[in-house]
Amino acid sequence: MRQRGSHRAGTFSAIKAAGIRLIYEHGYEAMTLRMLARSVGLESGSLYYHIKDKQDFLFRLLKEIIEANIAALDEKLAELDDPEEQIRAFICFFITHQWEKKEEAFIISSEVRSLTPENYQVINGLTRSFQDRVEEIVRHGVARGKFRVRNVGVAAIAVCDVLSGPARWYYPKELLVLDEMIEMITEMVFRLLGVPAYAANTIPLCRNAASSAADIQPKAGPAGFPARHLWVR
Amino acid sequence: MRQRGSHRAGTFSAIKAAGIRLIYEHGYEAMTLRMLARSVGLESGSLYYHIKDKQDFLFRLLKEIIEANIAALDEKLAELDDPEEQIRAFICFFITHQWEKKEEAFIISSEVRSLTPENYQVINGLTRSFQDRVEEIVRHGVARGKFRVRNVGVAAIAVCDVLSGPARWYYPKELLVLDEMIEMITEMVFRLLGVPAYAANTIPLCRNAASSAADIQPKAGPAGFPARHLWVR
Amino acid sequence: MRQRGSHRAGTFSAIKAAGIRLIYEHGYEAMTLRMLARSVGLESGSLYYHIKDKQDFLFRLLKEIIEANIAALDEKLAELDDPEEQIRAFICFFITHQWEKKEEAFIISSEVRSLTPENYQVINGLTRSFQDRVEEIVRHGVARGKFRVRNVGVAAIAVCDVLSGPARWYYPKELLVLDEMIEMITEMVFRLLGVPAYAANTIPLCRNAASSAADIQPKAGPAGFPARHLWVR
Amino acid sequence: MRQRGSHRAGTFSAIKAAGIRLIYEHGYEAMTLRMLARSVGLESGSLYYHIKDKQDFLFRLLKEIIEANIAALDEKLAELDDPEEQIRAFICFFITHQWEKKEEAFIISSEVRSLTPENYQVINGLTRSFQDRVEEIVRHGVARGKFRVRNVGVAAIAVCDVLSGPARWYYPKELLVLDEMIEMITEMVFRLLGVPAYAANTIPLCRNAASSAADIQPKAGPAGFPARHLWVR
DNA sequence: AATGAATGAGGTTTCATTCAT
DNA sequence: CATGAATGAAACCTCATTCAT
Repeated sequence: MRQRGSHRAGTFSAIKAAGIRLIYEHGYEAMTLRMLARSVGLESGSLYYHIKDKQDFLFRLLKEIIEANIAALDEKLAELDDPEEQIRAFICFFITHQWEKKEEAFIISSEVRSLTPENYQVINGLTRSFQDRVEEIVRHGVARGKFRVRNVGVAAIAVCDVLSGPARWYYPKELLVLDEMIEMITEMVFRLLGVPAYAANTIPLCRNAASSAADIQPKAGPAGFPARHLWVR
Repeated sequence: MRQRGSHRAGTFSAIKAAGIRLIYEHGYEAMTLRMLARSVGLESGSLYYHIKDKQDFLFRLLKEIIEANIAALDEKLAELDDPEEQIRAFICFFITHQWEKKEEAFIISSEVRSLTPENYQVINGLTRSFQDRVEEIVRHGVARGKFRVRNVGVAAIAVCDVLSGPARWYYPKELLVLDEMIEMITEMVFRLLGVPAYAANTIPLCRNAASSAADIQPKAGPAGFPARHLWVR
Repeated sequence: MRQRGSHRAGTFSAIKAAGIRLIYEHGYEAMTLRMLARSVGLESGSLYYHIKDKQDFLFRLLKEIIEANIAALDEKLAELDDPEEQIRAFICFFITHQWEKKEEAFIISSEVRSLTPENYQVINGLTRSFQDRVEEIVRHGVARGKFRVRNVGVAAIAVCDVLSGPARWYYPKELLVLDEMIEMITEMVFRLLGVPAYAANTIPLCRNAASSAADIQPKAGPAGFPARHLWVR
Repeated sequence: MRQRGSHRAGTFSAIKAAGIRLIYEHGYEAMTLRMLARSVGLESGSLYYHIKDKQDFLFRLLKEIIEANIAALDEKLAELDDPEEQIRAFICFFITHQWEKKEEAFIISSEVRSLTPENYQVINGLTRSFQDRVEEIVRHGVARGKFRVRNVGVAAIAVCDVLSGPARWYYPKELLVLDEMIEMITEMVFRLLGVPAYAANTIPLCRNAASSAADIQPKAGPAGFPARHLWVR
């Protein structure tokens, strides 16, 4: 039972937070509105004072998350002009964000398929901004002779793929702290983009390379259930 | 309408093929057994002559696909010893496969979340083989001084991320033919792995780098519907 | 058609009443939830606001009926000490109850087979109380030299068999009014239990013994259908 | 898989035997034709070479059982004229039959409710013969001054109720061997019928009456499942 | 006779959604 | 705002029955 005095805004925030967690754990289709309602102390009928319907809820959730991300990213990139610095900032933001808001990062990539065509178009438009920004940076870097790639579009995709890995994989936090992660990914991305300084002069990090691989394990989800979103390729 | 007494094997193959397509388009949860049955000309109850239940169908589908992949991959790798050649073979196999069997490639990574815990464990075990093979190759290459990476596990993941991109992105086929694609990805992967020869001596391919980016567009799905599985990050 | 928002308790009572009637007429397996819902003016899905599932509904129905019976019986027996009086009270209660609540009396003995093993155990436990009470009384009577039987358990069963006959047979009400019925059964039971006073000094009741037999006929059930639960041995 | 050479008659017998067992264990509604077919080594479609349909199968099963019973009974009663002897013979036949063919005895009383109205009428007609025979004997005995009852019809029913008890109760065979059982029931029935000689001069059988009651226990059915037909009043 | 593949009706159950209270 | 009771569509699944082979 909700406490008295919970205002519309507060309840809605709680619903969104619960929605993110539940969609992350079960997927949009498998999450029922009863589950959602119960986890904020409401009956399912009462949800309709806060959301229009299930689809609209997903749409707004994804939209808000992505818009916030774009705003945050643009703030980081705002005063940088050098492509290398921009890529660094981009990687730092991206990886950190996935580290901190794993659920959000996961659902915005996995639940688009559940949008209606119209809603999909809107979200897709927003989401292209990220892709566009990377392309822009890469093109910029190529133009200045800092990066060397065969195809800007394909390279941008590859960069995004590497960056979004952590949303799909679990890295054991004890082994790989955030800073190391960013460092490793930065190196790989710069290499991939053909930045000469990073070419082949790596010193293996911390421990023997052969052993750490085995440490990357899927983490169990709630209630002994495997976290359902593990990328298992 | 299908005849009484038609052949089991044929019908089951049709069901599997339709299942792959429908899961690819709508997702497992959103695909109904009515849809599946209708698309092979059966009533929904008739499916149960061929499948145990919906969950079991997904399980067998994923299992068969992955086992076939593993077998095909092992055949390709069988007689190669040099890590560089192995990576090349791996990339070639992987990208070609995604090009040719996009649907299969997509669902084995996206529908694992819909498996029951027990089935998930089985599929997860199989699927780790792929990851393990890449790690093995990378470790091998590092040992021979051919690759230079900070962390074998993380590098293997990055390689897999780059390779599996095409399962999530649409590359316009007119622009990027398969061979070019393989070449570009191979180069990026070798760079990422620190192979000296690939470091920074790229000659841009065919056309002007700035324009090709715009060509990478989502493709429309069936019936004017956007293909719902686009990776939209 | 039932209104939205009508009262829970009332609806559930209606469902139970309809359930008793339908199970009595068709049997639990043959009663569909659609039938049950329709007969209280609901859609079948709406039942699930009141019941957990079909099995659970049967379980609660039987449990409630039996518990009410036990409570009612114990009230009747409460202040009696003499075994003869107790048997009289028992017979009176039992026969009257079957006369008034034929459906309930029938289903608690005929539908146990449809319970899951766990539910069966619970109901069986409750239901043994009745049997136990009869045994107790008989044993008590034997100890005081009022009854003479070869085997208490077997006699108790025979008594129960005679008593529960009316739940399986139709006695034409015009012929045999309740009080006569009780009297006749009481006499037979006391004879069966070896009470000397009842041994062989019967005066035939009211009418000629030869003719009344033909009066015992199956009664037609609803819609010209024979009541399906007639005991037909 | 059936052996070669199984003839129509043999297969049909096997189906009937399996049907009796399965209906006894699960009930007619809960027995599926697949179960029935499998338990005689057939596929369900093949049953239709031997039965018309499920309802007709039940009908013929019950009919055959009852007709055989009537024939057997009439043979026993054929040369007896004394009502006391006839009752004795009846009891002996009835109890022995239930002891030996428990399944048959059970289903002919419990599955009538699953017959269509038309089939029910037929079976009901047959089954009345038993009841009629008891009434005839009782009336005969009353006329000769051997029995004394208030109402022939009610007494006949009570006798039948006592007799059919063993089809619903489990008597532990170790404790109560068939002969003892018959003896006890005969005594109770004669008492109930007012035969002076049996009135109140019983000597408790074998063991102390107070203890044997507890020995009458429900027996577990197949696979740890409680035998589903236990009479649990 | 037997089988395997199919039908089609219908069963139980779930769930987004509505609305009187 | 919130709830509890309801709808109604549709989901998964079962099963008696049919029929080409």
